[in-house]
Amino acid sequence: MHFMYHYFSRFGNLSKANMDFLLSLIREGALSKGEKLIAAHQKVDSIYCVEEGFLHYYSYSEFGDKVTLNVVGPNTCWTDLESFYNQLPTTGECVALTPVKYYKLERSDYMRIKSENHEVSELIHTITEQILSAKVIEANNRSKMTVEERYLQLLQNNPALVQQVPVAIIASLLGTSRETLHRIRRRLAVA
Amino acid sequence: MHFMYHYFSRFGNLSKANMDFLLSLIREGALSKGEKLIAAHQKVDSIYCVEEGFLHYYSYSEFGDKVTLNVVGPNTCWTDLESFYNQLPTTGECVALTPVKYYKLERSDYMRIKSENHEVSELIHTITEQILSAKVIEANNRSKMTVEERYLQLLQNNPALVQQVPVAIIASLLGTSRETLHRIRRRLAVA
DNA sequence: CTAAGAATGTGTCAATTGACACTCTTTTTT
DNA sequence: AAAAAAGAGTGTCAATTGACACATTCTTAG
Repeated sequence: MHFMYHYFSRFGNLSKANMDFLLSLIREGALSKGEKLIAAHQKVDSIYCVEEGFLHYYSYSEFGDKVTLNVVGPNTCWTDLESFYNQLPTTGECVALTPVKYYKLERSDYMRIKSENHEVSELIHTITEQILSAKVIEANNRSKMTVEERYLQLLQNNPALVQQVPVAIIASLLGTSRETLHRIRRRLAVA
Repeated sequence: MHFMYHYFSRFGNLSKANMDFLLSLIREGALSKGEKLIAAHQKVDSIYCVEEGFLHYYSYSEFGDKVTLNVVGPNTCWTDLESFYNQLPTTGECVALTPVKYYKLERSDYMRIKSENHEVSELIHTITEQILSAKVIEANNRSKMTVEERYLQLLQNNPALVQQVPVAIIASLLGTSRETLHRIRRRLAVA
């Protein structure tokens, strides 16, 4: 359980007893390429944290084509907030783009921490707040950038993703067509 | 202090003593049209909650034109998360588009609550989590919508904003030019 | 190891957008 | 009340984009 210990430690310190308690609630899992973590209309009742590989989280548009909501890589957590908080079925799906190794915290255990253990609960609050506020800031910045700027930022922040994830999915993540993304890459390759 | 009492009550209940404690830390303020709440390079050391009027929160692009980050109306809170959490100067400005009546919670008092009072601290956590997660979900949805869909959504969710805020600022908020927004409105007016 | 199916690269074309250059109207300021 | 400034509406044009139609790799399953 090395990996999640390091993950949690980035956000603050816990007593040995509390860290052991928290880690005891973490479950391990793996997916092979193409396998679904969450199928449409399931409830998302865990928070997932990826150690290796990439997950593709998408929903379907009114005409049946996939709309990428996120691509989740190593050291990143994923859940569907609406489904997790309100115990509703999700409209999206989450599929392994590569072999994936992950850890998860189930909702029942998350609730148990919240009500039972103050120190751990505070750490989880801190993590949640930091992740969410970073996402808000990032989304705000990104909404004012051109597709090319978004691509360059992605390339800088997450080169492994750009290498391992199909162009069509990256295009969908950036909110453009695969042809336009291709033109951008061609232009950048010349320069 | 009616207004903030109602605002907080939407998110959960507090004992009378704790609600009084929380409300005692809220300060009142007002701006006339055109007045700056925050100037560039200031620190944003409060969380603001608007009771009446509209605030324009924007930064400047590399070529000196204003880029709208948000327009904040009644019953909505605003702060610059990066500046508030990390006590950094903001790059943006926040100006009253109309006469504004607001309430604020200063950072020092926010910190005091966090360390001193558990019940109030929990409520603030809940509010923060709900606001942030709603923003993340909204930003995700919006990033996959066309400008016209975003405009229609804004019109439905916030008709007062559309009536009272200049078209050029709404266009900038939607991430388009004022001409394109004008074409959209013309099209919708015909139909 | 080969055949089928994914994924990627590329050109054409119609539709949309942003920038510009004005005009007209409304709101402030003096 | 007149002048100035700010906001809103509109047409033209060049640039960008998405959709389509193929050609060309790359992968993967039989």
